[in-house]
Amino acid sequence: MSSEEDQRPLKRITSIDVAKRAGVSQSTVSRALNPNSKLSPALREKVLSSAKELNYRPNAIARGMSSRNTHIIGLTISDTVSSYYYKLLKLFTKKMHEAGLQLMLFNTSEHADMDRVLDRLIEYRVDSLIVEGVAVSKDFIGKCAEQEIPVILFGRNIPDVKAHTICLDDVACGRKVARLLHQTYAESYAFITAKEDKDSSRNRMTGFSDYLSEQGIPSPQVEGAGFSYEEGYAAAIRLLTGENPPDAICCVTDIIALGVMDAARHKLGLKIPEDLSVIGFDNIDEGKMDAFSLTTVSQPIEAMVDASIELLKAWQRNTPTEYDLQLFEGGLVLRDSVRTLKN
Amino acid sequence: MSSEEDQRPLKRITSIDVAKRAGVSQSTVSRALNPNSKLSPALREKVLSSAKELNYRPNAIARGMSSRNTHIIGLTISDTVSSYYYKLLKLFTKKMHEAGLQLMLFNTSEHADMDRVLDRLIEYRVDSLIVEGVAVSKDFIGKCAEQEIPVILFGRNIPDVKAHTICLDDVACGRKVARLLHQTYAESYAFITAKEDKDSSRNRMTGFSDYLSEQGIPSPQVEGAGFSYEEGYAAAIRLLTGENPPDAICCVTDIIALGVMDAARHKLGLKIPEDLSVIGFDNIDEGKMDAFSLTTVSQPIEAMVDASIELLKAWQRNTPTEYDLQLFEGGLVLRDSVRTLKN
DNA sequence: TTGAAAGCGATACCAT
DNA sequence: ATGGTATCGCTTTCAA
Repeated sequence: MSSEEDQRPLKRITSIDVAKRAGVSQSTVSRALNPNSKLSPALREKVLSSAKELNYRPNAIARGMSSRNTHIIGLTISDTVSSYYYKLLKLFTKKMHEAGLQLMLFNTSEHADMDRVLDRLIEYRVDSLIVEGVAVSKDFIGKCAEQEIPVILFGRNIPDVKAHTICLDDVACGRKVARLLHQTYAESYAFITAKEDKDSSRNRMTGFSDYLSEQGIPSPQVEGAGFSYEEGYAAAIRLLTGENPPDAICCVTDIIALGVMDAARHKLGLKIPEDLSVIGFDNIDEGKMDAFSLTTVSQPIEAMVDASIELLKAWQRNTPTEYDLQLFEGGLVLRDSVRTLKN
Repeated sequence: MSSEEDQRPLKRITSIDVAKRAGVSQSTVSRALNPNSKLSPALREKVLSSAKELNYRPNAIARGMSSRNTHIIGLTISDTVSSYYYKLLKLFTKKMHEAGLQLMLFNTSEHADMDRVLDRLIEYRVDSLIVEGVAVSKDFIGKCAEQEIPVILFGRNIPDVKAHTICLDDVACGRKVARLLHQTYAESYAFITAKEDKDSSRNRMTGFSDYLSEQGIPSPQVEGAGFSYEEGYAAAIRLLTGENPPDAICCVTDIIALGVMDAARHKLGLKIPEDLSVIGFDNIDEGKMDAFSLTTVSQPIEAMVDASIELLKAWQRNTPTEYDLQLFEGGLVLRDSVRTLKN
């Protein structure tokens, strides 16, 4: 629009500029901007209006340095590609914005050097860290704790971990799923678990198996797969072409379940749910599609994210010492990949 | 493990500690860590080893403050939920790590207050900004430019925007798609575009229509949809139950195409590709699934991300003045949602 | 080449 | 309640 070219870097307004304009000290400007600081309403008003006139934006980096509180929250991003994680990220970003926090991403893809990730976390002085997915070891979390980086373990339940855990009640959900399958005439059960994950996956399977054994039903066949469509696909073929093909498969994750459904239908020519019931976990968007209409267990992710944010906000003041475990109830989402209920 | 509780906050090692240990000045430590600074190899060696012994991690926040270079790259996260964006995010995070940059997320969901987003961008002194998706207006990008935040517009081509654009050659891809459909016996064409996007979508459609008109084929019917499965679904129903149902539909996005396929098959009982050819853009993972096997146009996202990183690295030193446009060639991914080629 | 000292832009402690 | 000043941990002149 304008024909002038900006030669020199634009000078950013600082709190000193605001102080001069308002005729107060620079410390007063700082106080005016911080709601917790006491200041006469009149002065605060004055400072705030000068700040607005000058279009002043405080320097969060400088604030972080002097207050030792960056308001930056780290989040590790895992390898599992699914719209579920994007949704989570979006939710976190949005709610953090509202809470005055900023999300910074850290790469933890397979074979990533976790020590370097820790270095980065420290270098950027993240106030806390959210760990989602399975890309992260208990050992790594322990190192974070040593470095006094409080961590929230999201969506995965590792026993005795030095982190606050926010997770689905996996055992209870496993039971629910088994009950549903049992109520819908399943005869031979299988469970596809995730090789990478010994915790939440195991809990889901535990609930699943426990319910079955309580009903006097033989233990389910178990297959291991990675968290992917392709591995679910392959696992399904192993199960369904094996000696004792199941007529009900519970998958530890929706993305695996989609692979199972496609293998069953398009590779093996089975009908779902007539020949095979399939059920997953997470309630990802893809499962809603007509092509799948996957019955699944939904996570109350909004409530889980809210709980995380509350925790982060609490941590902003006082460093945490004891870690807690918050379990959330999952809900059955009935669609068409499981035979209909007995009435 | 250990029974001692940490009472006081752990003291972080600073460059002064390293300086003392190495018996040099603090400025020398700074130089030793910065490869561009000149320093006798012997001294550098000495400093580096002391740093390692003390397990020193430089404070990126302090560095950002004094050097006015935070190495933080902002990225706006849009509303469109798709595994494609997660994949992109993962790639960016990984490659930025390698380049010594950190990704910070900014929320630009619908009806977000973009002025507040800009404030945050400035407050955290991001070195540059990557804008992906459609959540961002030309006006907003202009404001960023005013604030001297260099921006990369990724995956969308807005004319005369004050940003460096990294994008698919949408027009050329549109032509390719039209040609494929034409070669595979299509008779009546439709194009489903995105209402929110007047730029890349239009270019894709332009290429598509141009090819058809060059072949003397009547213009395609055009439907508008949002970037979602559901809207694609609805648009397909409108088209296919209309007066002149097409036998080939090009969708501006894969996610829309999946909705179209499901509507055609599960709602209207059509066979794909026998009754209807469907083609999309982006090559998202979901399209690979057997349930869809969607023919599509793939973006060379790795090359596009690499190009972005190169740009960011170049920008780290010298502020950019002129903006450029980098177009990337898309490739046809032939699967089963389009009738087979004439031999 | 290296060291000393001056910022960077806030917060926080100590006075008043 | 407000102002003055030290401080956070670096980078970057400026001297030597």
